[in-house]
Amino acid sequence: MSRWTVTLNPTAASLLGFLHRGPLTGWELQSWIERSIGDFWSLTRSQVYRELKTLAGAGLLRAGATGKRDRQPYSITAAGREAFRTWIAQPPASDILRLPLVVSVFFGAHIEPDLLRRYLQTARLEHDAQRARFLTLREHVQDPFQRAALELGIEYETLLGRWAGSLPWAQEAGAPRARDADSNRVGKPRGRSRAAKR
Amino acid sequence: MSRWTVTLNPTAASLLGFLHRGPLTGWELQSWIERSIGDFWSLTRSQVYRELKTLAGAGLLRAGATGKRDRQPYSITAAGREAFRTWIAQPPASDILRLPLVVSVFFGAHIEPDLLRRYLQTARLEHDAQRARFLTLREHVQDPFQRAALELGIEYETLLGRWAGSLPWAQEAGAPRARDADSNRVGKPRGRSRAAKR
DNA sequence: GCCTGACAGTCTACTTTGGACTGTTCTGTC
DNA sequence: GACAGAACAGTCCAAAGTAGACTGTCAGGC
Repeated sequence: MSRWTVTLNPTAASLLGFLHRGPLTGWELQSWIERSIGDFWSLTRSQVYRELKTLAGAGLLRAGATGKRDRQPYSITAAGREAFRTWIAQPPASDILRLPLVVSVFFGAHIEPDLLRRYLQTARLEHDAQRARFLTLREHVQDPFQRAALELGIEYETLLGRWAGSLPWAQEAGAPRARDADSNRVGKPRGRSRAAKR
Repeated sequence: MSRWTVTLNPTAASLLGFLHRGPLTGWELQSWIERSIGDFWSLTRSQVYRELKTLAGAGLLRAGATGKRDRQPYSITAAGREAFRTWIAQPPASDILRLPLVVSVFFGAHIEPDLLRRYLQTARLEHDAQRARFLTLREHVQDPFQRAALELGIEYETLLGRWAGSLPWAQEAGAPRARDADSNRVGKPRGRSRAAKR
């Protein structure tokens, strides 16, 4: 309750925001955020847990008693609320986007047509799926602000899905083709981080 | 020219891509990228220069003679081309988006209406401006792949601009108001990183 | 009773950001 | 032609963020 300065990073600040509605564990926070504004506010588990500890250390959160599987709920303190209000009043920082698929298209001349098509199709499916999820979610969101964010999510997914699916390189080549059996999976493609032998 | 493994990070890999069209300095790369796919592929100067050094050390780039203001051009080597081809063939990694403005809206209930309106209006102007820049750029882009990326940029800016501008909280309150004089600047608002006194 | 998968959190290496800092050259303007 | 800005070119570092491997716990199905 003294008067020192807390430097809130954006992730920490957004956690404070989510904790306004009641105590949550790191796990819950992470999955909550991922389903609501995860589209526009990516963060990782490690980051969440780290910030929770820092925030608790700074007195902006209070850690509750650990439950079943080391579940550790955190609740926001008065100081936390105030810190959040101060943070949210600042002008928003600039956007960060990293869409590797756009890089793939940009350098499309360097990719096997087959591969590019598959990546585009996968992206289309994923954006469509996410769009569907958002449409469902919309039924249950009352808060007009959250709804507005959700609307953007829906339109964003629509745009990206349409874009990926309607590019000429996304279209099936003239003749039908077999093979490709295994590699059409839709699961989140984590990849292209490493490797480049020579 | 031996056979060890190079691990390319996405930034480094995209630099290799850009260097296919000829030698460029870090500065040129940075500004080139910012103007072309910067919208979907954010990176910073420090990162660019660091990766250039690493790539040169790994033999994927060759540093040219330094020119006027320590200008140091880099050109891609055969090994670099091959590394790029290998990288670009991997399935694209997952997207990263961080749009602080969406967080502002999501937590809109916690912001002064006046502030929120100003932030939304500023965003609208910025997206419109970027859209205009892209429209101009489109005239000069021949490559169909780059054009496709650009089209997405245009539609993205259209979407975001429209969204920010048409939200109810973006509208002028009923009565006209003076004040607000200084704070309507359009320059990129870097902010809301630090501060939260108590 | 024990297997499997979802849950919960930890840890670490690496990547990326933001911005301060040092110089250099160019472009006026007087 | 001197000199003040502005744009150029690159360096550096701390802080923020990501990816994914790792440990362990509990619930339900067989």
